[in-house]
Amino acid sequence: MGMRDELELMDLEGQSLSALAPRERILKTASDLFYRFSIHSVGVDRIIAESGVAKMTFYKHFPSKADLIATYLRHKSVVWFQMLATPTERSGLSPLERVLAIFDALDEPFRAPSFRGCPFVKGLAEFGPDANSPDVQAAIAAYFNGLHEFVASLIEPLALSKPEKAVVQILSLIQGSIVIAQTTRDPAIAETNREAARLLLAR
Amino acid sequence: MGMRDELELMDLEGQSLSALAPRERILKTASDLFYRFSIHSVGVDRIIAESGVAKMTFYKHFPSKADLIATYLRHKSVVWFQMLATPTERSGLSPLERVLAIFDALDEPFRAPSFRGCPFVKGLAEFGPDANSPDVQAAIAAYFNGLHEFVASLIEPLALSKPEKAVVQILSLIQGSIVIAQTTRDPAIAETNREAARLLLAR
DNA sequence: ACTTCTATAGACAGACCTGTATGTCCTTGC
DNA sequence: GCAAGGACATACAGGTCTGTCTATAGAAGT
Repeated sequence: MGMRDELELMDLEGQSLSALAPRERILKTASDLFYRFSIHSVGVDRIIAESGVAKMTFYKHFPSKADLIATYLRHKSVVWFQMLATPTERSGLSPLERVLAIFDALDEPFRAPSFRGCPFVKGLAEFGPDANSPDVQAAIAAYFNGLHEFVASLIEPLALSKPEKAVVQILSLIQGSIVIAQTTRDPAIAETNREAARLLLAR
Repeated sequence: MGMRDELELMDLEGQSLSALAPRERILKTASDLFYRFSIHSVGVDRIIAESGVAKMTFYKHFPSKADLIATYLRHKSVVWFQMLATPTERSGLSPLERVLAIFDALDEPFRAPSFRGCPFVKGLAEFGPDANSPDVQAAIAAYFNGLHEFVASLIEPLALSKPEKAVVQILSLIQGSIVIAQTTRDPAIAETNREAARLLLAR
């Protein structure tokens, strides 16, 4: 019995990556690398090496890199929607507070050292309208459409005179705060834009 | 580097490609391709072919692709600052109107079919903190710092109680509107966010 | 006429990319 | 005990990437 067996057994006990099934190991590794660096600058060889998987196994689970990218974006979409929606669903919140809760949700990721901005803005930067990757582009569009509808559903109970205008303004504040959180060190950005949102909706 | 390069670059905005000197032909071709597609997905071979230049000529003017990328971003920086600043400098504007004029400046590019978002957000998506391209990263950081200072200089005459907070909010609205302009078809986004900015600054 | 500068044309090197092919090992179910 | 399938390791194909090299043609200056 080789040394590899012992290492596998040791890794199995605590560590996150090795405990996962190959498919999840690949996806988690790719997700971290794509988000930290960019999609185009991370090759499948690196993903395969760092996830400790064989090339054949990789291509069995993901027939092409484009498949993996689309899966990565759909996965991130679920994670981000959960992150954004959870604080809005607490009981006892007023309709206005539910909208503002989105900015509470952003506060924690903004402070995380691993924060690298919006995965879908980054995705759009690499797979824009001129790209030729329908699956990837569809995954990105689905996120933005979903976010638009989500914000609209929170704005609607406020019964504003021009709700769609407020939706666009809140969406801009959300996406803008994500960009500015990247480019400044101000830890109060989420709170600052929460106040801005409150001012905008108090009409 | 000097101001001379930047002024030369600005002159080439309207000219036809074949009338330009090789260096400007390369830069204009690269600028179009980098912005339309992305930086990593456009190789130097394509830039060389489409600019109708020899490979040696390319590498004489730009010792590496990273040099070209940094030059591209510095060029775009000059263009974008001019675009954003010009409407704010009209005579007869009140301090508040000067801030809001930024959103007037955004209206035209938002409607242009070739609009593909903020070149620096896109640049940051491909050359973030974990990248190893100091020149490129410096060019991106210079834009964001410059924009921050520019907005701060427009906010300062308003004599608000918390000017830095307003700066961050306006910056978020600017960057957010650029993102949302990409992902929706609403042609009124600039105006909608101009109104949001007015509300925020009128407290 | 002779040198020099600039640009063109294209072969070439070496690295990296995605994706395939060929086997071997190891676990699991029966 | 043993077959089947999942995962491993590795070599390789075919292409693209950045960057270097040689050779040539034309224009400008001396």
